[in-house]
Amino acid sequence: MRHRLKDVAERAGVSVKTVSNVVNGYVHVRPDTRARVEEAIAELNYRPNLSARHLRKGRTGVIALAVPELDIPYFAELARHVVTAAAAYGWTVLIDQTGGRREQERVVASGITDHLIDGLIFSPLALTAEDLASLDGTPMVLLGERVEHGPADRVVIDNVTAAREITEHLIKLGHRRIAAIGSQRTDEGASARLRLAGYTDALRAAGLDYDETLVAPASAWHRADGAAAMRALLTSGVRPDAVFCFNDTLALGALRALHEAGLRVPEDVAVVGFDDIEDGRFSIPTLSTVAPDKERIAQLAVELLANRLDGDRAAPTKELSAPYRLEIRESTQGR
Amino acid sequence: MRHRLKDVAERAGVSVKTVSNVVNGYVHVRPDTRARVEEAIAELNYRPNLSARHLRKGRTGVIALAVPELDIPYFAELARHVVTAAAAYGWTVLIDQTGGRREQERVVASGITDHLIDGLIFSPLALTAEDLASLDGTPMVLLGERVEHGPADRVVIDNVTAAREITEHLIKLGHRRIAAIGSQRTDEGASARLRLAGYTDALRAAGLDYDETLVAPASAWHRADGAAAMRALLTSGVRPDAVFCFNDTLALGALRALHEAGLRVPEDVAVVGFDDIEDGRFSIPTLSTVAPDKERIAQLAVELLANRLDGDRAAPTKELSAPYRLEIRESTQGR
DNA sequence: CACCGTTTCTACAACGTTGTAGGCAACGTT
DNA sequence: AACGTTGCCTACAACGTTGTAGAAACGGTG
Repeated sequence: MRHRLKDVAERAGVSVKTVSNVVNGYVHVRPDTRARVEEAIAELNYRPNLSARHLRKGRTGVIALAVPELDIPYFAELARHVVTAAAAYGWTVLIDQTGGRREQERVVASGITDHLIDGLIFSPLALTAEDLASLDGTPMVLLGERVEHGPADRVVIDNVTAAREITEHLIKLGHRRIAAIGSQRTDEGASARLRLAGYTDALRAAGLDYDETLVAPASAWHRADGAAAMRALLTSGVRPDAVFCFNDTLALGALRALHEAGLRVPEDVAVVGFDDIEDGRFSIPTLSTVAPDKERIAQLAVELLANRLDGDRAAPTKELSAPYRLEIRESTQGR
Repeated sequence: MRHRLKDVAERAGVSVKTVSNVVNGYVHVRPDTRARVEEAIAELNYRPNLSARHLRKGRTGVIALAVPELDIPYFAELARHVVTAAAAYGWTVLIDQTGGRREQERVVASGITDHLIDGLIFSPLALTAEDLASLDGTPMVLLGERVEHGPADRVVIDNVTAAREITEHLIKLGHRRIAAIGSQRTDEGASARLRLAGYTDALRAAGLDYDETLVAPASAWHRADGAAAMRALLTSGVRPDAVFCFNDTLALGALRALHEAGLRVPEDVAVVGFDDIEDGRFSIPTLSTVAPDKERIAQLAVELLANRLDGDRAAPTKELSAPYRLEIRESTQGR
């Protein structure tokens, strides 16, 4: 039931190549021939075989976006923007979930997607620069700062400055015992390290002591981890008057734990997050946060990939920075 | 820098086909030949060209999942389960966002994905049975009930009964003026219609009047729509003592609007949702909801697709039902 | 009218893979 | 010694597409 160029050609009484020319918009085809071919195409409901086209042309028109987890809203929102940005280039986006596991990330980066996609936009959690260096070929754009001085183009935001600014916001409101939730071992998360650096920068600049007991680790950054970390802080006896959570889902979990402990936000404890996911605009209270320009991040990533595909693949790697802004909402207001 | 079977063959001193046989695990290859070939494969870091393989075999090993929006958490969570379930069959999942727009859905269902994927798991919003009937070939499994008596296998949950049960839960708690948020024109959303039917069934069975002014429409089912619908209900003067929102994001928006109006949940107004997304387990208050077994839905969908691919493509279409349960949390408790 | 450039179309080969058919040894059986 | 069987391997063709080369028809120019 599926037709090929040959079927269309026979029906229209022309050669296979002429049909191919019509399909590809080649100019030198007589109008009446073109019409006949188009009619045959319509009658047979012909659509080209992308695998064959790819085999011949070396391009698939498909790029992949690999993220740790789709049900972390930040990545889902980012995915939507990447799909939109890629559409402008006529690309379809294959979305891949790595689970943040190094093995799976390696497979995605090098294996399964091979020869099926033209390029890859990759948000790695566990992958090392070495893993990436061992890859041949497939053009790639990295998101975030897990892999430094990597062998690929990258889009980042200035995590350190953003984290400093949101912490300064808390300090300006009069908070003095500011906790941080989401720290990780250095080899796990570069984002965590950078955001922690911004946090300590702000404290230092304001003449506040860095108190290690106020910093709570969180290996994953889900709501449950944020709630657990907040509970741990509260039961440990330290009484913060504000909390900087390294992402919004952690913050939403923290809000929940504070609520369960009978503490009011922001009156008793102010809370800020990072990412500006949609939930934070409707949570109770709404969440103050750092809002990276996800649309811009997606655009830049797609653009870098396009340049790499069309241009010099051996050109030196580029690193572009996307803007962000502070989004101040109820969880820090009214004090 | 990318090698082909031919390169491996030359290096190992065998024919191209022998390398192919090694790659595909064909039994009749002498151990030492096999070893030589494998060594060459490793040295050249050879990986097969999937497009060529597909062209030859007619299979890609890729299936697509098309959903309206990834940043609706329900779909993101579902996507994760589908990816997991598909992995058991060695399939990669290409995730596609349709935006719920009919044109885009048609494109996805028939066009771009063509010849690139073996099959499609599809959660349509706007597509009609006609649109689907016009498709040739690609095996497909539908999720949800937008397209009835469609030309494809389908996985559903019993929306009517589930909606009735969650409404009965509210009635049992003593609520008498139960609002509904999320109704839609019949041609837009079958889920809306079925959930509304379950709601009215429950009212009727309890001898409660159906009050049209208590039913608020919502064309999309996002948080913002839920908040707007709730505000509209409140300002219209009707004073519900409970609200059944047709999905969780609507409910989270409604929670927000109630909070802004100074009403307590569940003391003043009880709220229930539908979908059991993760947000609802951490919201303030946590959200009572209908919890469809998303893992099972994904499994069934993948299974149906596998059967369709391996078996008789002309066999009569099947419809499977996935289980659900009520998840009672704070937004209806304590009354 | 001979010539040349342009337009329109076609035949062929190639992209990298695998199914089919078959060849050649080596072995066991008669 | 002749024969069939099995194990191992190779040559060839084909999947559906498009780039290249070139043929045929056409129009304009000297």
